[in-house]
Amino acid sequence: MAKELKDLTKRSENYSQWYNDLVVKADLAEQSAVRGCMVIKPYGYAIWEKIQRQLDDMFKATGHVNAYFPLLIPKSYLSREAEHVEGFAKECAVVTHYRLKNAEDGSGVVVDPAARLEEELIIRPTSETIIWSTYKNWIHSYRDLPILCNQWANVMRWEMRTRLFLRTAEFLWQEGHTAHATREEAEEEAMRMINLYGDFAEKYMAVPVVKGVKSANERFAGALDTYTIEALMQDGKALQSGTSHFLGQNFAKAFDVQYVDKENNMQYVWATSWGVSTRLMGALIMAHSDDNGLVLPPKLAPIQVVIVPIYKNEEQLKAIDAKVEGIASKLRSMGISVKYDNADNKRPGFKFADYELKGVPVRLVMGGRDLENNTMEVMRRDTLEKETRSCDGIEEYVVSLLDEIQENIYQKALNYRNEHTVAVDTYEEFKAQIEKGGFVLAHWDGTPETEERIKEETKATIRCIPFEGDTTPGVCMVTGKPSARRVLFARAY
RNA sequence: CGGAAAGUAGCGCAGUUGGUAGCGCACUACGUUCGGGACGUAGGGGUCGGGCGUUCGAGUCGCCUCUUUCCGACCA
Repeated sequence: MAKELKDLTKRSENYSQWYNDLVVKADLAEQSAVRGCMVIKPYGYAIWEKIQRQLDDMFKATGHVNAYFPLLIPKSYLSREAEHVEGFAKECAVVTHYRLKNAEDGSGVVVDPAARLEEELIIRPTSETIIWSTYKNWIHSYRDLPILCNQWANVMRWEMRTRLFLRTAEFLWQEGHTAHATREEAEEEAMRMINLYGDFAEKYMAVPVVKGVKSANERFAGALDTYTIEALMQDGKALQSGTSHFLGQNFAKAFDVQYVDKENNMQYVWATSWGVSTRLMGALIMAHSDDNGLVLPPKLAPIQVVIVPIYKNEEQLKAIDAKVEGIASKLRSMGISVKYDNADNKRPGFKFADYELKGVPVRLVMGGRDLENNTMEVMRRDTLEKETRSCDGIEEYVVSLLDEIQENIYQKALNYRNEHTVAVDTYEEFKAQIEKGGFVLAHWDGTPETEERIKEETKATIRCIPFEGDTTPGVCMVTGKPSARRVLFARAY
């Protein structure tokens, strides 16, 4: 098993396969027997919990509160907003009956035809409709606004093709749904949240992202504007990692949500929605991992420090246990999550490889020699460098090392992205560059037709029109028509 | 939903012209080991994805079906 496991995580020519093996071998998740669904295993879920907790704190700090809305949405709700239903209709799971019965021929249970629902229920692909049908009852006056709700939930989209974490039929996410009195306020909110996502990606996930606005083609179904954070994976493909939508008054009008303003006029409410999902874990894995397995940023690692003893006999282990206990508890008191793995059913070498595969940022090793010398071996996962240090003050050193690792893997990812972001001026250059992977900045005339043509000919899409960066005008690389600024292209997941 | 490949022990696979279902890892017990994925000895574990057919006899041949993976189209 051990050798095989190592071979399987070696990066193959097929990046998807490598990624898939890594997810499975690192004990994060596996394919479920249920079509397109995923079992998130405890270690993988622990990472999700870290992500969840951090985001939740950030939401609370910006005035948001959590709520929960139903899983099932009456079919008629979905059709209230025309573009919205257009966007999601093709991938909805539908509940049609509410009862089973024993088959008359004894072959098992069958759906009871008598228990057909009068109106079918959709398993939520997203919750705008059920939430706005609820908000109608919550909003009457300008005094009821704004509503800043978030929900942590699962949703289901019957995708044609699924990949662990990146696109599963069922996935976990958070979706924020806010209601505002004015257009400006809603636009600010949508922008606030995309910035929050960007901060989270960069500061916690150590994944650099390009923030920007989606082109009309790539916009969320029912939105006036979709803001996005786009990350670049190590195989040169882009990953849309979070989105925030300015929904205008579309849903308010579809669900007739109006309030009375200070002048006693009826007004439609302005809306936003925003979400990130377990896809973030895909981004985390693909952005940092190497051939030894996962590389987790310390701020999201369920285990930040693992301590492995090396011993010849029981007495020696006891001595090491006693010594390590002090170090581990001091680290814990400093807010570090520590695992002391003195299980004697695995040999040290196996543990080393296993925790590397799982992406634990720092490994401390104490053996007989160290015990005598009052030292420990310190290994950092990002560079795989080892050094032997005195146990005195090692806790402070580990804390600063974790910060350094966090910063280093961000820098590494940033350098990778910068090296793989190029500006081109001609369509020929563009085609050649897209083949190599990475982000390509190019001029575009702003029309959906040109965008569509580029997509068909090169499989590249406009990831976003960046908020920042070079804003000098030019001419479209395809049509020669005027272009306001360069936009970001890539092949994407 | 199209194209390709694959389903045999928990995992990875072999199984020739049809003839007693195997290997490696993992697992169990004991012993020796333990500073980078240990070794020895002895064990346990299978409706060969499912169905129908051909045959004295099917993991192997034929037809049907289900599932998974990869590549496309679609999407967070």
